[in-house]
Amino acid sequence: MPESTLDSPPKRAEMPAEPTQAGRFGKARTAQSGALMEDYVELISDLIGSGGEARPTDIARRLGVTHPTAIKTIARLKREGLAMAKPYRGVFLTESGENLAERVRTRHRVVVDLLLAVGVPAEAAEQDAEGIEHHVSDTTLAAFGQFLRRGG
Amino acid sequence: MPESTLDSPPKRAEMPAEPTQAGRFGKARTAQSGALMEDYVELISDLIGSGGEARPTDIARRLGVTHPTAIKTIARLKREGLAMAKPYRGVFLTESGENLAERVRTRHRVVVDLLLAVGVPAEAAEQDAEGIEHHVSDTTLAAFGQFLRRGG
DNA sequence: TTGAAAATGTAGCCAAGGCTACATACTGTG
DNA sequence: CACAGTATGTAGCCTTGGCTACATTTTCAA
Repeated sequence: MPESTLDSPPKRAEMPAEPTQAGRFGKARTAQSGALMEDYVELISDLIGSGGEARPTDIARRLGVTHPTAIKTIARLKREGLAMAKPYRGVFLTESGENLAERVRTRHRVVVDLLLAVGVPAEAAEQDAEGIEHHVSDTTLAAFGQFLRRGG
Repeated sequence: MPESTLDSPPKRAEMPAEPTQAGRFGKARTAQSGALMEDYVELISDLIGSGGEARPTDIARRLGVTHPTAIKTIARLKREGLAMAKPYRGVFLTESGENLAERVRTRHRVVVDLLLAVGVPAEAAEQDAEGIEHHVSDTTLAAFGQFLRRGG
């Protein structure tokens, strides 16, 4: 998500007295946590929007993981207030889950469009966007948007 | 690294009979393993190149982690044949480590330049590139290069 | 030269994200 | 209705990437 959203303060102990040029790495790292959540939330939203139900097995298949993995992650989604689910019933998003899904969807679109705009072949654009999007900050996203409006 | 480099076959079991539109996610995911290695290797190469020594404590500080974390990862680097180190002596890269570092460095530069070229502010470009670069395939990298040569 | 400070290393813990193996609930057809 | 087959869920294990706490080396200055 836009880095601004779910980063809990890492409260590191031995941290460098001089945060000279260090921070960028750690940032990219912690941003990685949550990437998975974003994928789940977006997918659940899609499944519900386009079919009706988001079932763990479908989610697992679509993400290319086994179903226990999906179920475990769905549990985390629930813990974090992004989704709701009762045993053997489908999975649903909470309001904040839906909001997140919408932001993620938008960002994904912009990233893909940007890649296409600079000449990346469609297939690679789709694939790489999946990984890239989770690292695109609000600032960068905004710049992408402007570039697209300007150039397109 | 360019996705082409160190991906071991996942040998998944319950995998979907129909890899219909599934695969992209899994790809982005496994590509994530190795991102850390890339950072370490690049940093070690930088430290050696610009100062002389790559010591665990410096590496840790620069990456914003504690030293045991750095040491553990360095051990993995050794296991995977990317680095060499003897206790209490600095860390060095093997030849394949150096090669990887060079590729990573190049890719990093291209990604940053691309971001700048489409109008991302310098600071955001540097920061986001750190996360993005690990997800840029060879194909996309090539497209970025062309765009820069063309437009620049 | 020696001893304190800094660097390095080790052990053990945690959460996330995977997996397999097994158990349980649901569902739809015969 | 019953039961086979599918979907769900649970348990337990693994690796990565973090951390803290503690132990051991090095190094450098007095």
